[in-house]
Amino acid sequence: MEKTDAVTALAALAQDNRLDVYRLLVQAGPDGMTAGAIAEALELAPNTLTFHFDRLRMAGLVTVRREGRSMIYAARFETMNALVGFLTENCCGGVSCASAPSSKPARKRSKTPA
Amino acid sequence: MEKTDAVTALAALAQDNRLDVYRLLVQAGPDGMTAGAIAEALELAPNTLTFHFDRLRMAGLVTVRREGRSMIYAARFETMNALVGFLTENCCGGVSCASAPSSKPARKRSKTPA
DNA sequence: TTATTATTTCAATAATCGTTGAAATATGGA
DNA sequence: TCCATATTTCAACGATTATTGAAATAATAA
Repeated sequence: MEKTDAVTALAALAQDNRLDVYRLLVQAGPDGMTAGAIAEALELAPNTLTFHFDRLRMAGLVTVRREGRSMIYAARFETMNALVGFLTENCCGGVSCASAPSSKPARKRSKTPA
Repeated sequence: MEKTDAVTALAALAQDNRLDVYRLLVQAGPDGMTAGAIAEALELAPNTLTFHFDRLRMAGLVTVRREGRSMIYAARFETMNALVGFLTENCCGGVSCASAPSSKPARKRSKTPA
């Protein structure tokens, strides 16, 4: 991942509501969630949400697809992987960054790919 | 690491010049660098730099100490560790985030704990 | 003391951000 | 077709951001 992409991704995550949106989508898994469901879960106005989705999408952190009248947003895990990779490679002292994750596997999803 | 601290740290890193400053300090290691040396290396005005140092310091990403007339800034690796931990625990699908770092260990430091 | 170096503080500025309300668009159903 | 649902677009707004120039502060040297 390039530095500019890292800055974009960091900026996309560096906001309360957007981080909430992203975390919710991570929990939702590859199937994603409709914009409406997210709006309801986080109590955000749909137009505000569109603004935040745009930022996340520009950063490559989420994808959208239409299904009927709904827009379904889903997390793009590759980008988060790349971001964490960038941080551990460029921003750690080579000491202990990115050691073992402490606990809480973020929610079991059972059909674990690869 | 709490969510609010994560947002603060992400915001601190989500800016070109600040990310440069932080990366430079990571390279410099625990001894740190004087504000002046950083200003020269990155070609930034000293007052602009003070502004960015403040953001990084508030986020717990750097420390300062005075030495003679100089202020010496140094990276706080713990915070970056905590941030990467937060991202891998909360923002990954439990799939493959925080796998093996690809290469470039950013500078050998030899006394590897835990 | 006065001068010099290193850095911060302050006020001003343009630019960007996050939110809102109203209107527009897209899809599906009656 | 007309209507309801789901989401986006647009224009506004106050708040925050990054940068600049000028002045202040801190430490040292002459």
